Amino acid sequence: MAETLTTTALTLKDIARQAGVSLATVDRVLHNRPGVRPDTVRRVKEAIERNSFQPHVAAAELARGRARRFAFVMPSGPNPFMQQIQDYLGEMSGWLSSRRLGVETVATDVFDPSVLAASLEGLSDDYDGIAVVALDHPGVRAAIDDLVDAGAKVVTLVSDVPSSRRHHYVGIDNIAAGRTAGALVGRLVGQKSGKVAIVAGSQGLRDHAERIFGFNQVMASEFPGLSVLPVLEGRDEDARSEQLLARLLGRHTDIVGLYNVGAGTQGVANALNEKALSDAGRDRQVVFVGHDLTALTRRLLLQGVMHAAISQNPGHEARAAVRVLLALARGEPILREQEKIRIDIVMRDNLP
Amino acid sequence: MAETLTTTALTLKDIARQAGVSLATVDRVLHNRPGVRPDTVRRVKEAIERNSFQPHVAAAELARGRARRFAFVMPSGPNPFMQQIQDYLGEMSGWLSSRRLGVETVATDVFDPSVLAASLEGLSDDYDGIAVVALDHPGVRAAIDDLVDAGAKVVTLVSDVPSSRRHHYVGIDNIAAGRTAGALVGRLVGQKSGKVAIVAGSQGLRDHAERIFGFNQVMASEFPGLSVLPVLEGRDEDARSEQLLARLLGRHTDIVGLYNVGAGTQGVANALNEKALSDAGRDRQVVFVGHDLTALTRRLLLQGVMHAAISQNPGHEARAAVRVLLALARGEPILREQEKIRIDIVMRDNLP
DNA sequence: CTCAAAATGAGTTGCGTACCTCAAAACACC
DNA sequence: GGTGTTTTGAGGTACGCAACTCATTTTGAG
Repeated sequence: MAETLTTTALTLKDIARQAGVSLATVDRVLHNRPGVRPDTVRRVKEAIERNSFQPHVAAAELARGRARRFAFVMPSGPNPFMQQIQDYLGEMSGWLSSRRLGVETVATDVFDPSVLAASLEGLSDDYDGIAVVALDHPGVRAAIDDLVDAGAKVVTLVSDVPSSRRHHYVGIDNIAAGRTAGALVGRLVGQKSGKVAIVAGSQGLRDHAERIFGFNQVMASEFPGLSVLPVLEGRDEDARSEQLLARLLGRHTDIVGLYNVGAGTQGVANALNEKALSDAGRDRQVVFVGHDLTALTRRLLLQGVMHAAISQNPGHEARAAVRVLLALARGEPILREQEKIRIDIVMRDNLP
Repeated sequence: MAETLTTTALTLKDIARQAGVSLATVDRVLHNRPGVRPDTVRRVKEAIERNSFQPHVAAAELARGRARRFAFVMPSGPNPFMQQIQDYLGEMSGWLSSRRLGVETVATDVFDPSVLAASLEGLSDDYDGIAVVALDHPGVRAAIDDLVDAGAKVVTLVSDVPSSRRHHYVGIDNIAAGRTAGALVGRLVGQKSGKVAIVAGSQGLRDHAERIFGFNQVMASEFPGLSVLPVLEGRDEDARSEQLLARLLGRHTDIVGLYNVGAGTQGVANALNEKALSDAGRDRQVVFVGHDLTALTRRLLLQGVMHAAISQNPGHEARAAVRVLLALARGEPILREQEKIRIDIVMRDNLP
């Protein structure tokens, strides 16, 4: 009836006895210290295996004594999503300090490779782990690799640099996000055929490019009745996005769907509202899908202007980054499933 | 540039010095032991506040020494969702044992109130915390309250008993889930009008009833073009669900949407497939929204038979339950945002 | 003022590990 | 067999807190 999943009360002393060696030797094996014959190493490791011994993390943490410091390198400027991540880090302060963890944020211009690389250099002297919102650029990659070489644990946050030797990436799969957006636009448009517009910040940004790629993939393969118009590059600015989109909506009266890849959401909404006014009465509402859950997108969802938002949970992202850095620093395994950032579809009725 | 969120290195000794008392007194205050004048209590608490002192959890855990044991009271029988939760608990075994936590599962008939209550009785002698998939019934409520009175920490899992004194509920908001299902069916049906069918296990089950409630709410207020047919009670059985639904589909040729509230998914899919065959060619596909991500629903989504699944992440649920029980046992605060179980919308293109 | 009760101080022990030192034993090599 | 080197044992200290004992001081009631 009751199935035991875990029962452990063994200590290092027990392992030492079983392996027929002293505590000191077990310690040497456990921490890869030199001066142990290969044969003895094997015996000790076997004893550990046999009992599936796990060092008591609390004891280890206490004995090691050293407080750990992590740095979060984030964009300067008023990006609400990044602000939310920092807010959640603040909310964790109790959790952090009761584990003697120090978390500090370093604001920098993450869009300038040389500035970002410069910010990263030397961080390994002061911090055990670094989480960085990274631009995918050779200079940045080199800076990350340098940190890793210097012994720091590095995770990329939100935006990845897959070619670097970072230990982990905490963020969503942007191609899948784009595919999801495509599926939503296609399904929500329904039977109608027509054109679909895309507004992005820039196709030079890795995450935007990946989202567009995924979006086009789905539109081409599953919704042949919808044709995708060339991407508008609004640079994540409201004014520019509004202007470009308004012009496009004027030229193409048969636009039935819109995918906003990045920010500039207010501008997009303005352009759509103008069109809605001039179309008044006719059933011509454009299906609008965008990213991230902010005060603005929340309002637009409630108003019915926006139909769905693809969101990544900033709280989860912040916590996952800290947990991953901590596990890496301790040499513990990472619960990959737990730390995976999911793509959430948010519509009016499941607004969290 | 660098903003410090946390810096702590204080120990109890420092607090004692600041408050002008001895370590023993601080200890008495911290653990609500008797024999301290109210005024002294205040002084000590102020010193703790002032420094926002947090005891070092590792040290506390080590000093307390006692291993903790948690019980998971789960349905016997082959429920795949519950099986997934147990699987994830198994995957955590390393994490658990390195913290000297024992987790055991107790299988019982959670649908029989007296059997469930009997299983719960006496558990508090052996376990520090209990997670239970609970039926909402007076007998069960009493059993839960008894456990709480006996000093055990209790969380309800997946299904809540809000009237009990359980410390926490780990699971989704089922009314919101139903609302989400309603919004999905309504939006995915698109412009068409017609009828919508509901297949549930039983309206007597709290979670099913809540989901139906939420679903109807949205349909009534937002999709007046769609009329909801009376609920079919398939008892979560494939054969019965198929039979009932097939008959309904025969009687009403204008069914455009279907909400499957519980299990019996294979039966529902069978009935839909039959209809699809007889409707061949005509654009009459029924929008099908259901719950949970299993091997079957995953296949149906990929085949395009099912359009969306509302899912709760069983891994998250298992981990959250353990973390909450641990925090409760340690007297730590619970990170509510972290432990909240989200409602995931899964469509073909964001299948995890 | 006296005396018991209440409050407090001072101290100890132990939790399981990390990290260190020093001496003893085993080994390899000539 | 002697030498030097490598491997191993034994033991200690520290980490911060929980939980306890016992002596001492303070307090309040009579």
